[in-house]
Amino acid sequence: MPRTKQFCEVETLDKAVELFWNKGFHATSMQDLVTHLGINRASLYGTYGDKHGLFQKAIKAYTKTNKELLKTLLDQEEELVPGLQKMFGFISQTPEAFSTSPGCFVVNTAVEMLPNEPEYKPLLTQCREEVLQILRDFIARTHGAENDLSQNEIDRIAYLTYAFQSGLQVMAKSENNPQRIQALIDDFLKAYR
Amino acid sequence: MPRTKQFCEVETLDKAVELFWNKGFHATSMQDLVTHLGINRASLYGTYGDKHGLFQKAIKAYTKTNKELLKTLLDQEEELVPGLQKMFGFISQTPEAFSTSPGCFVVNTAVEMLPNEPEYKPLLTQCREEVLQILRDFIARTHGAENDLSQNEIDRIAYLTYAFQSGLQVMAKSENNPQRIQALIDDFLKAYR
DNA sequence: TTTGTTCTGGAATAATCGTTCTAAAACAAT
DNA sequence: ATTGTTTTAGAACGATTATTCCAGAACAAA
Repeated sequence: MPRTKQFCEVETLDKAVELFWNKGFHATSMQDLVTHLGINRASLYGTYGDKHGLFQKAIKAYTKTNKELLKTLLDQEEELVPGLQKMFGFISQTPEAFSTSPGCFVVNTAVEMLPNEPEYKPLLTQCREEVLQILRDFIARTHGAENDLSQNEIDRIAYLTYAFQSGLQVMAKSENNPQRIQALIDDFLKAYR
Repeated sequence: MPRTKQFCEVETLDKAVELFWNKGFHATSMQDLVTHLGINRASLYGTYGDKHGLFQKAIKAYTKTNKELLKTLLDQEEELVPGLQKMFGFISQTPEAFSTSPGCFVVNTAVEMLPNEPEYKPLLTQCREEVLQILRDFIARTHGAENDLSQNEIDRIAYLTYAFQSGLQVMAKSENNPQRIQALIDDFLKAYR
């Protein structure tokens, strides 16, 4: 009976991710979304709910693809430091893009929404933990047995790595000199040599 | 001839800092400011200009007091690691406040405004560099001569420290467990022992 | 062909946005 | 006391905000 949807729910959500990722929640208007998503206003509300609902779906979609990318990347690596280098390189490897990069959507949202809109905290915490788990698995596989690390030690290395990655994303936004970012990555990784 | 200002320009600006720092640029309305600053709307525009003008004055005022606080704190310290511990401790030392803390105003603004409003980049870069200079001076004094570090090595240590501090601020926003933040600080500082 | 749902474009809503303005009161200097 | 500026409170501005609603066309299944 029902008329089928004339747009791909996933593809259209990806466009919302793009917009929110670049401009943040508050600076993105529903009119922006209607314009860029290419679907009708009513379809937007009907499919994704209100602005906060759409935004949260966008964060989840971003984290899903981000996790898949990260997992694919790290699964190819057998050694800790080269793997982390590749991961951090996502930012600095494209020199013309690194200073105009929107950074990490989850980091951006944590900074924008916390602590003033605490209802976002559980979602953001969960996104962080999911990425942390991938990092833990990678560290355990490449560095854990070899160096006889406890689970707690692995946890802490993963957490430190994630924290550095967060700082790196922030620095890259206001830093014009790509070499400074590359030196930063090198200096951080020195601790693991 | 002129009637004198009925409010303290500096004190009132501090209230604007407080508001912008907690809520960010976009989520703070002029009405919020009129209400919290306790001065008339016309006085607000007449004294500080429009919203962007006021916001930039707020960032400068924040950085000024922040630099003074940091300098006072580090001038009392004669050793590198204890000094950095004290600096990082500003976040984790108050356990009930750390998760509801607004973080660093400059970091928050860089994440909120870049790369989409690039006119903020010079100001944010300058604020970062001013704090970096204090860090460089501290590192040179406590660790430079002793370990025969070159200026470039000092620069890189300062930059890494600032980047970690940025990541720390972000992590503290979405992390409920203060112990995890303390462990993070400890792990970072291990590299300097 | 009928029925049910979703589509489309756009109007309508009520609220809020940043900003400007009006008009009168307050105050400091001449 | 006059003059000049800033104060105050609040109205007014046009634009934009998020959201809802409408009417009709499009399409898929019964």
